[in-house]
Amino acid sequence: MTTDTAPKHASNRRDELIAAAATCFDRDGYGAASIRDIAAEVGMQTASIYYHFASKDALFLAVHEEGLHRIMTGTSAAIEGIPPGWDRLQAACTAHLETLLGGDVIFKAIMRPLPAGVEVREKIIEMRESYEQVFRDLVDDLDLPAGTNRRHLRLMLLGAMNWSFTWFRGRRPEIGDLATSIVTNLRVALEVDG
Amino acid sequence: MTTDTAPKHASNRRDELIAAAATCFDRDGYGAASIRDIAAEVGMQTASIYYHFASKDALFLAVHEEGLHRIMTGTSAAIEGIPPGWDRLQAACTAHLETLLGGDVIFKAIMRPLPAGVEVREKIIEMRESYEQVFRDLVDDLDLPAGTNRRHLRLMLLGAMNWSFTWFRGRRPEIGDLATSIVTNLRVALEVDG
DNA sequence: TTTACACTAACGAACGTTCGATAGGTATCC
DNA sequence: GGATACCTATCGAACGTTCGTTAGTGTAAA
Repeated sequence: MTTDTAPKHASNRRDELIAAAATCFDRDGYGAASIRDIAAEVGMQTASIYYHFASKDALFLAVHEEGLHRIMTGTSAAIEGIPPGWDRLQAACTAHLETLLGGDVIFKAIMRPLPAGVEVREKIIEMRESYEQVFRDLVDDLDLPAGTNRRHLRLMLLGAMNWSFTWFRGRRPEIGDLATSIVTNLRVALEVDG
Repeated sequence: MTTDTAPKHASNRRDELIAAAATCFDRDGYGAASIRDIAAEVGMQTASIYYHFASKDALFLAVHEEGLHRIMTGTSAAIEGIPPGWDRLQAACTAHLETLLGGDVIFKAIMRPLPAGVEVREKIIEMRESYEQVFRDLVDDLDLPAGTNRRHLRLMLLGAMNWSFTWFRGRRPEIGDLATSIVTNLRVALEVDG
């Protein structure tokens, strides 16, 4: 049994490949990114990739596993110890945005509309939803005015953040401001003190 | 023989091709969508496409021209006559979302990260910015608390809306609610009465 | 001597694009 | 009104290139 994604002995080249693949998937999209380009990016022969990954699909999945694992870990760590409420949500948004805009292309590569034909589509959607559950919980924990649509609030928040890499060109300092803007714009409206 | 020298022989097949291309670009992304698929979608031979469009790039551009023209026209019409302020912004957001989520794939096809290699990239970016100028004006016209970052507010708004097609699966009735949620969440926070 | 990792070489399929040909329409001139 | 010429829209076939993938081989380390 030679199932892929088997950790075995973590080789550096595997991580290199994931990073290179992320660069190409981000730059060209899944369909237009070629195995040959990815191989060239790490100075490897095309066929050698197939020692590490069973297919282009599997490599695409691995990029998402790596990226989503990292952003999930980072966001979870950032809210640890903060009591439920707006401060906790604010911390999560700041962490999410800093990861997304921090410069590592892997996060831009995974925050895109998924290609239709790809076999691993459902798995990736599942992983994404698992991450978004963090924000679902955060919003559920807020004390909000009666009648507030929490689902819309959560999706609005995620949309505002995830769309940002299509326009964001600034330096790091702006990221914190952006997160603050996004959350406080909502917070002032919806906060229930008492 | 009305106004001659106007070769606007609006052939139906050209519009058909744009619609079919939008379907394929939306489903597969620019790189993975093939000229053959698009041709098959309208029951045409592959080569026949090149009578109407000089290249795949040109077809991609035409899809964006058509889609952006239509969403721009619709949004502009929706805010006509409404005085500057939150009501006007609300109307624009409702129109934008109803167009985006109304079911025509062309709008999903043009609201995506642009592929890198494509030659018409700059032209498309220019057209997009021309449309976003509408929202820039709307936000500039708002009476906001001092210190509010209007740029962040606009990008937050556009992000919340443009990301929605990645998750939206509902029927039309929810669209209006969503637009209302998005705008009022901000409006309550930022409205300056007086 | 086995294992891990990389290589060379090649496969068939699909890609964007170009070509010459053709059937029907329309306007022009004799 | 028949001949001539051009335009429109499509076709089938083919171009050279690139695609994802496979097979088989070499080699340094354990």
